[in-house]
Amino acid sequence: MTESPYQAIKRSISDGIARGQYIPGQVLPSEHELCRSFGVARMTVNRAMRELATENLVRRVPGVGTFVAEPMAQSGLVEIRNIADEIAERGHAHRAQVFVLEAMDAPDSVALAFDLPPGATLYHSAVLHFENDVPIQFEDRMIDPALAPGYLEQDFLVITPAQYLNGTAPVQEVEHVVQAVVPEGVIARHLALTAGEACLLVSRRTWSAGRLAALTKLYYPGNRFRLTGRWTPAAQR
Amino acid sequence: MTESPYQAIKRSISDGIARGQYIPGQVLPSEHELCRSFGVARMTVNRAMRELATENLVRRVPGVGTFVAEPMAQSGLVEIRNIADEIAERGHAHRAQVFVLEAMDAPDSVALAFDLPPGATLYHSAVLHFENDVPIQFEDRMIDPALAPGYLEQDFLVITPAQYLNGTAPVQEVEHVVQAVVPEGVIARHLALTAGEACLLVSRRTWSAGRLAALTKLYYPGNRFRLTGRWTPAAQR
DNA sequence: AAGTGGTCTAGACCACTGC
DNA sequence: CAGTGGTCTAGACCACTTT
Repeated sequence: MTESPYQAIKRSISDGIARGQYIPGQVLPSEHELCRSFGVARMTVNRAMRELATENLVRRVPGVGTFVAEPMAQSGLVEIRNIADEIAERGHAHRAQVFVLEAMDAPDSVALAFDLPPGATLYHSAVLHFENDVPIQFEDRMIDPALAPGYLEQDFLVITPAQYLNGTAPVQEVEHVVQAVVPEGVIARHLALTAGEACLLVSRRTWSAGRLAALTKLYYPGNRFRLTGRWTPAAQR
Repeated sequence: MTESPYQAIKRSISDGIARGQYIPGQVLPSEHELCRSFGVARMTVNRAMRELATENLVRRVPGVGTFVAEPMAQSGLVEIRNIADEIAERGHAHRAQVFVLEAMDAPDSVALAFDLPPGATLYHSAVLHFENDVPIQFEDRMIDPALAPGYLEQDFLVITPAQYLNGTAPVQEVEHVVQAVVPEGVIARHLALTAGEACLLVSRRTWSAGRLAALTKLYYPGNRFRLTGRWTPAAQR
């Protein structure tokens, strides 16, 4: 089973975008040029490019040209995505800055949530994630040391907390609570918010091995980020 | 601007499915027959049917034919919750106030989203929901009249728009986009927001019978509302 | 063998944008 | 004006399934 010409054209373009040979906003070769370089009829090129457009990989402007689409910042509502992967999928650069990585005595209310005795020790981290050097997520985590003993030794510039935890404490259940807040102080400064700008606050509780494993607060700048979820009740095919 | 032939063919078929003239599993006319009945070339019919296939409205089997796709089994995990039910579950009183209930000419961008010709008529409603007399949700909907013909005759003080739509246009697919915004003007006043208070904005697109059925914007006051979701890997995909 | 969809060709006309 | 994408035509060949 070999590849048909229009599929080859699609793959050629999408590979070029994935590899960064074509960058967002850049003009792609016109249909006429692609006809010549691939040696096919224009209808064949047209189908390839039209499908890339419906997949939101490129944007077509009649009379002007075809451009590499700007990827949008968005993440799954229900899935537990890793922010670094999401950013990588958009073809952007991820960078992290670690503000806190420590063991701390849990406040009573937090210890209670973890079903631990008051004054128990928890691990605590605060990491800011950048997409192309723009702050996009501030994450604050409290973690049960029993489920992630090596947490404090991780280098969160290389691996994200979510990646590490996925490896050591496989997720059994997750609860998300999404709120809109206008944050103050440190968080507003870290996310480079203008005064009065709104944030999405995702509070996540993760269970592993039947126990609460982590309490996470994720802050996203409201105007730079969208949470999306899509459901198809019918799984066809 | 009028409708192009391939769009007319798509519309004809999807209308037939929406109206029940074609039932799930039924064979549709072959490309050759459609060429004759519409008086167009086969490539034109092919494009129309191919797009219907990628929209999961029909299923094509090479060498056999094209069939109306089997619709979804009812959801379970996909809860499109009804605000009145949610409030009732909390043991509180629900009340609604209808601000707009009208037929209107769709702006071009909206008509495009619905895959309708520019200037097409859509139904539009704006309803404010109260929980124990505190405003908790402002909903603004645009609806395809073909999928909810009796929409304007409903009494949304008794039944919610979501309830009515669930009955007439069973949901095939839903997309949610959640953002944090600081609204102004009418919406801020309706939700009785203090200055600079944040809102959750849930933009929902609902598909039924293979067509976009409704565009809904749901505004929730940030300090009075939380979106929650719970997830277990076993239930996922 | 007859019918189906999958794909391709080599033209064509159009509306649009930029110069 | 020349260039772009949007759409359409009237054929064609192929692999496949059904009879």
